[in-house]
Amino acid sequence: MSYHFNKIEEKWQKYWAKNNTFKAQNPPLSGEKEGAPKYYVLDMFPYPSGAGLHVGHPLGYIASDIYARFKRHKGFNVLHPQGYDSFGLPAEQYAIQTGQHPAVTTENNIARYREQLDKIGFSFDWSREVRTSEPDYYKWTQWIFIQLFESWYDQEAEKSRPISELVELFSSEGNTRVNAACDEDTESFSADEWNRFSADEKERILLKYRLTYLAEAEVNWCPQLGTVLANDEIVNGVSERGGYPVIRKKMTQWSMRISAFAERLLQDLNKIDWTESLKESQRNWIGKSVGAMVEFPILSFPKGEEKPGPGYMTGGNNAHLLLEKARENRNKPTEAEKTLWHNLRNKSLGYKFRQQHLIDDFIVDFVCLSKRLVVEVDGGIHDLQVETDEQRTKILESQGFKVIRFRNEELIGDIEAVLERIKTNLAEQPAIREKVQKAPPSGAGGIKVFTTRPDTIFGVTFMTLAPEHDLVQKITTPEHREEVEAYIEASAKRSERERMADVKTISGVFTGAYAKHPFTGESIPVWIGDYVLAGYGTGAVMAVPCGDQRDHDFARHFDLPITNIFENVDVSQEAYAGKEGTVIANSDFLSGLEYKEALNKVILELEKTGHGYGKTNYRLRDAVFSRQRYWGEPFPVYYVNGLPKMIDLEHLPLRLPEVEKYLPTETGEPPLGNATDWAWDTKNNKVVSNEMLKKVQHDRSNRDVTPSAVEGSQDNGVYPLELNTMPGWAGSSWYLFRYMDAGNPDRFVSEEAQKYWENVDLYIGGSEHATGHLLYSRFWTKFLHDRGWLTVEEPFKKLINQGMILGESAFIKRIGFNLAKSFTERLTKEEEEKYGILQGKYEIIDNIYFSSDVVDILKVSKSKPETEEELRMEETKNNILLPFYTEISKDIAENGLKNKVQPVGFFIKTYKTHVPVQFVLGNKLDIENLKKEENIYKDASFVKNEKGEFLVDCEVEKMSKSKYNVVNPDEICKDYGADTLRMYEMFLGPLEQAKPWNTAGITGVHNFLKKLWKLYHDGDEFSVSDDKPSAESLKTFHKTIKKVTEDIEEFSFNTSVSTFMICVNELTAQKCNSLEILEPLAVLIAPYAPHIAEELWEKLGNSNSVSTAAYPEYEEKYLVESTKNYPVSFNGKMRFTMELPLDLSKDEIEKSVLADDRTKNKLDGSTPKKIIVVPGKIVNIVI
RNA sequence: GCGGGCGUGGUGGAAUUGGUAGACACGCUAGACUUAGGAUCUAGUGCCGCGAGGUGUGAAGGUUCGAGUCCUUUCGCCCGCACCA
Repeated sequence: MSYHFNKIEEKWQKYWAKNNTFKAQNPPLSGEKEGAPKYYVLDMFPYPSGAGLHVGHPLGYIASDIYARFKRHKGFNVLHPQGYDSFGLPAEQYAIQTGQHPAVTTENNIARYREQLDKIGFSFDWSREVRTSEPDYYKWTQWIFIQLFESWYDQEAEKSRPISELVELFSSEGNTRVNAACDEDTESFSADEWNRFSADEKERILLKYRLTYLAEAEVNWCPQLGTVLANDEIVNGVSERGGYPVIRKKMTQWSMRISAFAERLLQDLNKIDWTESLKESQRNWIGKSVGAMVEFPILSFPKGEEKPGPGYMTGGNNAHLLLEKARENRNKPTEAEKTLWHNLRNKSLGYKFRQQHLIDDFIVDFVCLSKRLVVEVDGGIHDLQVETDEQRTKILESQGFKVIRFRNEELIGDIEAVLERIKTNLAEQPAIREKVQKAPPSGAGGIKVFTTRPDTIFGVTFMTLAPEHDLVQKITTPEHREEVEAYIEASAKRSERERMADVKTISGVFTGAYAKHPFTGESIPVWIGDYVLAGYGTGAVMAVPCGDQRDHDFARHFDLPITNIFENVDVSQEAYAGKEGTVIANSDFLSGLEYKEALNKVILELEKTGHGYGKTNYRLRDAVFSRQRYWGEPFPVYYVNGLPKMIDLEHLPLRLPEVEKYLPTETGEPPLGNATDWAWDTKNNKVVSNEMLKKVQHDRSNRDVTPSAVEGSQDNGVYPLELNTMPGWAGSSWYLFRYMDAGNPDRFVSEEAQKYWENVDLYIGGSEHATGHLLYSRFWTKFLHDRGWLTVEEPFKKLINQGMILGESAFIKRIGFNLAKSFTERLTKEEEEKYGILQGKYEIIDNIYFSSDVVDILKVSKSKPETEEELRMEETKNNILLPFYTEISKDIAENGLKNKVQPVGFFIKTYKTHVPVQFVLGNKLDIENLKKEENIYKDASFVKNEKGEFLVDCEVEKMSKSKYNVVNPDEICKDYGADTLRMYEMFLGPLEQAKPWNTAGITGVHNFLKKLWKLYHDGDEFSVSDDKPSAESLKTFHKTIKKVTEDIEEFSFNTSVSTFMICVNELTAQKCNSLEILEPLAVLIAPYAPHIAEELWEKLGNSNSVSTAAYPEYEEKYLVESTKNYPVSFNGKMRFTMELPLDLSKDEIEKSVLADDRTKNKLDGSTPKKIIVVPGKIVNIVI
């Protein structure tokens, strides 16, 4: 009986579906699964595109499926679900073109995907399928959004907390001491002020703290797509999708405060098992850099007003800097400080303590304000401050504070004693009322810069601001205004792309303003230049031409001074960016110091003088969360008085409205602006018609106009809904948790289910999501963890990126020719013009294609054919081309061209076109079928080579419809079977590596499966014997178990397929037919080729699915050998092998080797210098 | 420029702690069989050489009894980030 894979595969796919074979159990576990450990294997769910799957898509799914099946055999309760990331652009674009509702397109595409997936025999638990575009799913996406809105980030505790707690803090102490992630422009206020604010004012302030917030921000606007894009959706300055240009634009948008999580996202990379390259991508994206924030006071103001005196920047003005410094310190406490804080916080000793608190010009480590007790810890990272400590104490005491000090060792050594002393002091101090200290507004009067090289501060010779910098308008002097305005306008016009493409052109203008060097007091000119990015750091740089190449270039271009502050380094030609091993010079108190010393010293000095502080900066920006699209999750948001309000959970999901057109409205609103029913009735909690809105609200762009502001209007409780939708990554950021408890109507995932499944043990998908999906998903997981909805902080424990499968494109060639006067001479331009032909252009011969080797012959053009071979080639060329030439020359016969120019030669150019790969076998084209199936080639002629073949050119490219190189897995399944496809995809090479697909090679794997089938059959009959297997077969089999198991565990699927091949080859040679081997062999191979394994398993007399069988155990005893075939090398080169018993001692081995004739022959009478014997391994003789 | 990764036959790729380089497969060559097929089987196949033998993992050097593997230098390719201060 031969191997009828189609029948077998259909049979088992039906069986699995009918019996729910791969359904994962949620706790409490019962039956066979009782007590089984869990394992969660997840694939990145696909976006169901209209093109369907090609053979590249299932690669990762096959790998994860093999692993999932393997884990089931090993006794795990395996969760292996699949679903669809079904919101997205293509369905919407299709809707715009055809009017077909995206939901319909999506549904159709999903059906096709499912059909294709089912044919490959995956062991997905489809009962848990999720679709991000289903209201039951996006209800919870909306819910998570609301939770983000209802949360703020406590940087002290490093976690997200409910916004209600922040409100409480504000009303008791204002915002000056709260260390929360917030907008940069947040102003400080006291508790009294807060309590006096109106409800709307409070809301506006809270928006600056919420983890998702509405703010006017510079966004990446893509006019062609009509939407904003997140940073990770832009590649090289153009949109990732479509490649359209992107410009900067100010818009009010929802954003996600992911920047608050930067440090955690960075640190926790160390906890997860991802590839180094991927972690590196994330690290790059987060872009942490450590340095200092420095403020340069502005010296000269326009109109000559406010001429600042020498004491312009005084202590009082620096308070905001110190406050920021205090925040920094709180974020990186020393071990000792942590320990102490742990014991002081939350009124542990009966009184409220504060950490890193600002008192006048000092930051103290801990203070109990009500008892006026300061607790200082010496040593650790703040030990540079030691010299000023005495002075501090004096000043603090003069203000009525008592200061007690501890050393690190005391804290770590005996915390109890320390606490005891603090308690005693607390008891002794009289209680007073806390005094609220108000910080001055941030950014008062200076240019703040971030620098990673504060040690080079004495090398500053000018400053540069980004053209968009806020201060530019304020500081530009009248004489320079015109020039500055012109420059700003010019640089605003340049798209991001242009700016990037042209990094070499140096441009900038002087503002006329000067800043004051914080240490030397010198005046420093302030310039603007577009090499400074508004979006990074503060949008301003202190320019150190001697230490930074860009600053150097700028200085040289505008003839600005270049001060050298490095000892023994020449900076006249280029900047010196090295750090280690250089000594700073010309730098006052930094002179003579090396990089590290100088860095520490200057930061200390900056902090002491209040001109700056040590600071860590991140490149990671908050993520824009609004998209001007239809096919996405609607925001559960309506607006009252221009302020966003959330719809209660019980009224979710807020369903997408129907619209007539999927394009933006005429007034430029997002597509949802076309909806006629898109207003929220807060009294009845439902979506109602826009008619219900007050007139003034119809203009939704005018969010700030309140109904009450319009005379005569009354608030009927109906408000406009948000018109934007969420981006693609919203739904995919948490889907892994939904699978754990899909369909739960009460929670996004139940506590029990999440606690049991925890997070994903193995995640497989493409590397294109390195900075998008994977970062956002980590962010949401951390957030949900902080707020107590998840027990885990990371979504994916282990992650593997499968490599892309590339397609082999085939090209067929046409030629264009240009005739020549002789073998070496072309027609001149003049001649071509005169005769009115060809015009220097190559005349393409349409509809005639040439076998690629024929073209190669045609192309050869010798200056003058000398050999007969060359002459023959030229003749061939003429013979082929002359008819076309004659054809063309008819038209020009009147010009008498023929008489004047003899077409003795042709210059040839080839033109290649993609030809569908399904008509190519190897590199030969199946012309007949091509003509039959592809209309455009119906009447084409094909010029074959001498052997009568038509050869194509092949090239490896990404698989895509437009390149006609897509290989459809359905076709492969039909022709070779799913098991063959699965094994072949694995056999192609290492999972993570990109590799070209080559259908021709599939026969090797297919033949292997046939051989496997044959092992269980005698002729046409199924036949397996009860005979004991031979020792040899047992050895073969156990060797295979060992290797395959190791390989699966290391995700080295390609080598395990080889191992199976070797095993079956050997068993076949051994004529092994024994049940004792063939039965467990079927289990061993089941993860790879499940259909054939099930069929054989059933034929062996089993009634349940092979997937329930235990994985075969490898036994060492079958592999024990008594002899070893020793390789004998001379000077490290292997010459021959020698069979020797394994129990021989070193000396005995040496003796036997030396006694061998081949050794004697090699030695040729001489004595070996040295003999190395590694028992069980090798013998090496040194001559 | 910075960071990560990779260079092995005609092709995809194997090679454990440094221990027989090229497993397995495609392709190719020759042969067998045959109611001609995209079938099956046998043998061969890194390169040079009839052979003995020599040579060989991008290149050069080093460590070692022994290097595809470790170290140094260098060349090439791929990926990520990028006027990031």
